[in-house]
Amino acid sequence: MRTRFAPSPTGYMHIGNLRTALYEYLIAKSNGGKFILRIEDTDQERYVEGAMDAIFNTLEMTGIKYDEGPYVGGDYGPYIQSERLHLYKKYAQELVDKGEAYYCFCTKERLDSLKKSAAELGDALNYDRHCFYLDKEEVEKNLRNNVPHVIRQKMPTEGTTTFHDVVYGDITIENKTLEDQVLLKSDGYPTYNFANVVDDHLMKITHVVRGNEYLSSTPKYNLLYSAFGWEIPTYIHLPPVMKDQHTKLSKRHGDASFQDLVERGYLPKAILNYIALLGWSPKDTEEIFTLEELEKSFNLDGLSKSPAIFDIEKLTWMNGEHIRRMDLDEFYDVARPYIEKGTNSSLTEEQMKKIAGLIQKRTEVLTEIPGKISFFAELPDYDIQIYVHKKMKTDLENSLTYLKEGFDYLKEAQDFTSNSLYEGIKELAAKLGCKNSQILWPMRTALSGVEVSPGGATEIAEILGKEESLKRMEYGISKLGG
RNA sequence: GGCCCCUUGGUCAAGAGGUUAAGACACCGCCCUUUCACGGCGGAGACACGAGUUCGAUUCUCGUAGGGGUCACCA
Repeated sequence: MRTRFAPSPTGYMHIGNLRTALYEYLIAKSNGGKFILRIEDTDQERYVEGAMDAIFNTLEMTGIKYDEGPYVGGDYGPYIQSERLHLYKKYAQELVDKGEAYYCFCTKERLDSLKKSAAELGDALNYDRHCFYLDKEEVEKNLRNNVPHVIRQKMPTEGTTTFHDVVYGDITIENKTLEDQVLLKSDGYPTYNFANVVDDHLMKITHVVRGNEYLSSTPKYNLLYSAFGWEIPTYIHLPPVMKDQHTKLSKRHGDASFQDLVERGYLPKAILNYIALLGWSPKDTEEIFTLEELEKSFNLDGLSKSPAIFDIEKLTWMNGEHIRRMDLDEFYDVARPYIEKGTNSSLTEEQMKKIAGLIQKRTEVLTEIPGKISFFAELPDYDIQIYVHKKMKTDLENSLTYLKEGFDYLKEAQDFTSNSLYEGIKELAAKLGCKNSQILWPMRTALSGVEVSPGGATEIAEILGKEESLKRMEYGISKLGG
């Protein structure tokens, strides 16, 4: 089994594209097959500098490895279409010789006017097949004079064409709705319609996987395969990934690309996991998968045929899920830049690692880290009203009292670790006859200066260290008028 | 507009004639708890509509409606 991902380098890699690549990869890999990358750069006008690198980088970051493709090579190269021009020319000529295609010298003006009148008449077809009726001498004369021309495929005018698609089943269309499509453009480049057939055949692609926008042109490709006498591949068309009920997710509408999501704090593996589930569902109810696990579980009949809306909230949850499943070192590796950013790189390695431990279960997207932990580096200016907490049974008055008690305790504490401090404070509360929270809440507040913090009073104290903790406690006491 | 395709809670989705119509996100409540998270338990919430086939349709058929795609020298 051989599948291919055939993007055109016209911009950045968007989510729908990436999902197609993923499925193509998974379909091949779950069957022990090969996954091929082919660049479809046959539109010179839409070519975007750097777009090819975006494709390579994205595949690299996600771990989707191709067995054959640009740079890595393979037995069926080159894998960039602009380097295969001679092939398309040769095969187009073959079709002309067989009478399956013909030269067309029509000008753009003539084509435009045909299109206009067809639109007015409500005709399905635009082209009137004018050049098909040119006699041989005239064609040759035009060719000799270098009159610009294209090569068109001659479509049958009656009958129907049926093809089978793995997800959509049998689809039949009437041949008379098919236009004599252009195979070779006047600039010598093939159209997608032609190049994909030639290349898929030459590269021995067994399963053609692509978006379902190609569903309606697939009969044309089959006609091409038959004209050549080539074997028709298995088709697997995929429903689109939507932004909402009405519009597809696309870079054009400013929707997030893979790269954008990574910059927003999403892990490549979580993105991959999430999009795998947009249009495919596993046999059981497990939803968290690594790429390797997907390779094992993937199966064709889990593919669905209706569009799926991209839900950033679920991706966010899933990202958190992947974060929680990392071991601390792995998490620290990805979180460290964000911790440094939030603390201006003012903390020690040891402190940062402890912070990582505190925030791992509280992080869904990496970019939320800096804001959550900046108080470790610098005590923010805070309103003393946050000492008042109904559920903790604290008010301004008892906060001051217990803060002083807490301060005295911390000052004498020998073992400045969270557990030890926590035990000590519990004893203190028992001795004072108050609730644990009546000491801990004011302490947490004084130590952090924020209403909500990752970690409680003693965890923060441990990271801050004795000196800084006492300083902050003192400041809190003075703020409360003590 | 012609042709093709799609339609289960707000979202992702399982189910393919007889089910209390799974599960997940989000939402709500409770529990756990040194705040917040995490975790645990529970709740609310769906078969687009109309015919037909059938003892019985979410499931099959046909219509209707809604949505999408496609009709390029773009892919």
